[in-house]
This record gives sequence, C-alpha cells and structure tokens, in this order.
Amino acid sequence: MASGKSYRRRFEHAGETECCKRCNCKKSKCLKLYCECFAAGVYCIEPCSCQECFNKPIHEDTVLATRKQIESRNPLAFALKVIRSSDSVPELGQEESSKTPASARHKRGCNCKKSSFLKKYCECYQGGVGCSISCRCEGCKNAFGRKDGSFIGTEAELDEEEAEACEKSVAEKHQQKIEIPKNEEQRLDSALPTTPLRLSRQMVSLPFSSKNKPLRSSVFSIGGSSSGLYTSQKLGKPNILHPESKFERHSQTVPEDEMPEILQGDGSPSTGVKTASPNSKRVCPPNSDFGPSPGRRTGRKLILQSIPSFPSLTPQH
DNA sequence: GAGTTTGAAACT
DNA sequence: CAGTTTCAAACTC
Repeated sequence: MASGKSYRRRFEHAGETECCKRCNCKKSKCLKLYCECFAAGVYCIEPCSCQECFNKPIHEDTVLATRKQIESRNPLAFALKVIRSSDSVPELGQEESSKTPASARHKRGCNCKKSSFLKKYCECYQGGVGCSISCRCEGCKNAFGRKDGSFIGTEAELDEEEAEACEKSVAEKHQQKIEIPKNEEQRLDSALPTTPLRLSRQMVSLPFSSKNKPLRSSVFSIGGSSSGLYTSQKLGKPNILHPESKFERHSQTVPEDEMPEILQGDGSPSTGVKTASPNSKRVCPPNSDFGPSPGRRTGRKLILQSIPSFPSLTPQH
C-alpha cells in the first residue's frame, strides 16, 4: 500500500532508467553522455522518444567508436557513477538490504549549487550516496554524508551555515515539499545515516573481496543478454575498459533475475551473443515490466561489461 | 503538455 | 584548467 506506492514512484523512474531506458534526446543523436541510454551503455529502444538516434545496433560502429572516443578522454565516463568506498560491505550478498553501508560515493562528485542535494538534479542524490570531498556542491544537505565528511544527521546539517543559506532559499519555498522522500526517509530511519537512499540492493556493488567467483559471464550472455548491449565484436578490441575500470565494474550492481542489457565490451569473443533478435529489437525484461514488485528486489540494472558476480543467487527475499 | 530550472557534458 | 555553451532530465505550473 502506502509503501507500495512510494516504491512505485521510485521505480517508475528507476524502471525507466534502468530497465528500459527511455531517452528523449533531440540533438545529441544519443551519442553523447547526455543521453541516458548511451551513458548507460545500452541501445535506445522503441520506448525512447529520441530523434535521429544513432544509438542503435544498426549503427554499432558509430556507437562504439563514439564510446571509445569518450572513454579515451574520460575512462570513467561509462563507469558506474556511484562507487563504493573501501570499507564497504564486508560481506554482501547476505543481507545487504538493511545494512548497506553507504560508503558509496559518487564517482566524480557533484557540483550542485541550488539543489542542495534535495533534488534529482544532483547525481549524488540520484545515486543515493553521500557527497564526498570531490563534490563541489554548495549548501549541501546530503544526509548520507556531506562533502566535508560529516555524516551527521539532519540536525547538524540544518545548523550548518552553508546549509542555512541554501536552505533558506530552497526550504523557504518548498519547506515541506522537498526533503527526502518519505519512503526513503523511512528507510533511513532504521538505517544508518549514511545509508544510501535505496540502492541497498540496486546499486550494491560487490566488492571483489568476496569469493564470488569472477563469475561466469557466460551466464549472462546466455541468459538474455542479447538485448541491447553494446557488444563489440566488430571492433576487434573494443575493450574499452582497462583493468583500471575493472574495479569499478566489479562493483557493479547485481543483476537481478532479469537483466536487461549488459554491456559487454569486454569483448569476450565467446560471448558474441549480441543482438539475438534479427530485428535487434530489444524488449524489456519479461517479467519485470518495470514492475516493482514490492516484495522483490527489483533491482536490476544494467551492467557494463564484465559482469561481476552475482551473489550466488539472489538470496534476497 | 508546455515551459522553466538545473547541473552534467561538451566545447572553447 | 577555467569559463561558456549545449543538452536533456528533473521539476513546476
């Protein structure tokens, strides 16, 4: 019920974004990071409202080339936006749901000036992680951790001067409107202040520390990876990702039963399952239809390249 | 649904 | 590296 609704809300976005991304690009041709699909490493699909889209299997060459270019400039461009800190998850896979340490941090940090971490404009907010030193945000009200490292709860924040300033303008206007969404708040409640908004399971990144096997990517490829991932089989070595990024990738989120599209740039030749359908039309994961089943961890995200591992088998439940 | 706001990405 | 422009999402009305 109530929670269900909130959940839904959240998932509505998440669903679109993660499951079947639907962009509305008009000028970027979906070949820039502006495009959510492209940024996520997936091809645009029917639901997208983009125009002059080049982010399609048909233009694979272009897509991969562009990706390469972007990555050459910023290797982390396609990496997860949120990464985990070192002391994160000692053991996840068991019950991370309630204890996800939000040591996760936004990769590059945000530069918010007006949203004060209170709106989705903030990438940290979107990722549900705390701001870090890398952030240059002003008046940050991130409850999961401010850039200076203070994770204090809301109380302290409010007192902060900077927050005050910002808060003034913002809060004044929406006073009760903004603030962290209720459903999230609830979660926070029981969790540590640094707990991520909701990526408990969604973005959980697996620390490779675990013994998870390097994982058999075959599984993914077999399963249904056929969808829209960029598989670079054409480019001999599209392996855009270097060992370096591997780290990040490792911490990718765990694909749920339904994995949309994985970016397999790793180039595993063996897994050249790319577009399975002749039409290359990609459909959203079957059972999920973004359906936010309250009881299930809807978490499914696309994974870039090497898919890490799956904690055994979704012990969640 | 149209218009505004916002901050990342891209460009210079 | 910093400033500006471009862009599409988030948000508001």
